[in-house]
Amino acid sequence: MHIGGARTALYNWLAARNSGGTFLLRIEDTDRERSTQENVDQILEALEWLGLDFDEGPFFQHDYETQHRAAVEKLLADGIAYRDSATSEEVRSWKDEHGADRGYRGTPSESDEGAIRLRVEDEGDEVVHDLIRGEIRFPNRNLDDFVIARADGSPLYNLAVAVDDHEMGVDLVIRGDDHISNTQKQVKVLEALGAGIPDYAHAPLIHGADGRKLSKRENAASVQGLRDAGYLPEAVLNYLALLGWGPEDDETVIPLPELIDRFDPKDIRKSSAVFDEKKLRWMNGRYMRSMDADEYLEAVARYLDREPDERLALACSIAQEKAQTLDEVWPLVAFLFEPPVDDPRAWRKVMKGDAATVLGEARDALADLEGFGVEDVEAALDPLPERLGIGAGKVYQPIRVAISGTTVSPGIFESVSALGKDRTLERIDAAIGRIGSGEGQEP
RNA sequence: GCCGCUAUCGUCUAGGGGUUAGGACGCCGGAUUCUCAGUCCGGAAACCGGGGUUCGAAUCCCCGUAGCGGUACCA
Repeated sequence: MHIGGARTALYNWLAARNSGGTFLLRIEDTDRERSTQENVDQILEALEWLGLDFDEGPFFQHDYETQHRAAVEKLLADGIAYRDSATSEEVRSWKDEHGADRGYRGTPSESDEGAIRLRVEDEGDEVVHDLIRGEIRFPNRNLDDFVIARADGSPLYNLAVAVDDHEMGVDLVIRGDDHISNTQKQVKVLEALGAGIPDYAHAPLIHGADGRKLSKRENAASVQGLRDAGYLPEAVLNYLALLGWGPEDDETVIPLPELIDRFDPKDIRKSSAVFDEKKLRWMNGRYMRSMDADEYLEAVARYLDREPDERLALACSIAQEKAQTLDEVWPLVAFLFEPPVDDPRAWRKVMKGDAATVLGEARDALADLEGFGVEDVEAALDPLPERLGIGAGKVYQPIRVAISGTTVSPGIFESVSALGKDRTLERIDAAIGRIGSGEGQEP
């Protein structure tokens, strides 16, 4: 599901939750063939992951086809709609003849051939009331007698939407502003049917960094892509809510309950926004760090598809303050589950000079320990730099590379403690041996 | 072409007739001398252009310009 659609869903959901209304999930597709199961499943999957539960639905527009056809019949019978046998070429040449600012006016045909059009007046304006933009005026003169149903009687989008908004009792429509010009048509259908007009709120579109429409190819452009990249649904929701809507006080990290409380469709921004993954990352980090241990473990386990056992819990406890996304957790703690990675660059950079001596000292300090908690390890290693008369980095980096293979890991005391005494000593010994053999040294 | 929407730091935005134009992300610098990250402190960085209205305009109005959307027997 595209993040633009997800944000629209979120705004509708927030508005419903905020006002005690109902959140309807409607799949807007009049064509049964087009709303493939795959697309629908994707939408449902995305909404479930985000936690946007709908009260009713999903509805499909083709579920309402009977009502759509009845509405068309009624408009035909009332003389507001008519059959027009003109082909699209004929319509085009009519427009060439009458000027580009003149909406097409057809002639009712005697036969029951041809598309069904809604008659549009020449005078006056259609005024659409938008919660965000106020009154939007469309001169009737510019609007075609638009097609509401195909020659075979099957309904078209603008008819269908209007009819089922009415049938479903929709009183607030929040959607993308690419629908602004459709709204005048839907309002005309509703008026012709003698139905009430819902409130409309058109939210701006989300664009990519290049200012153009966000491509569906971009991984980050879909909810599933964000999930797979290791973002939390809470952070995505928070970020999306703020992309086009902002509270007066500039608060940026707003948990969902507060979001519901503060959301008002009137405050949605008018101009389009650019999706900025860097800010999402930052926000995701905030949410990652604020989770309690159980939540964190559960989220990580689900993401990695592992058992949330004690080892993983331990790993989580040392990674939590560092990882910005779920995706970053594993590289930080993999050394607890697997042998150290082989990173020649890290090795060359750190395992030089008197690294072997330092490792030997560290080994001896750790070998005597009874307990192996973080405090025990710290008490053993902390005096080393001073005793050896070298910088702390010269002591800790070799240990880090010895146990993890890389120069980047969680805190050294935490890492050593989590790895456990046996494996730590084993890996330090192996590293000393490898240095002694000259392997990995500069030529 | 025609119709419509929009325009504040690079990005998300707050504000809105008289402000040092505020915050957040990112960026740069400093601190926390175990890496990375985090955290804290500091810095650079904006009202699209032109006309009005007004004592005063980034703010209101008009005109440009640009971006976006629509202009289907698509949705």
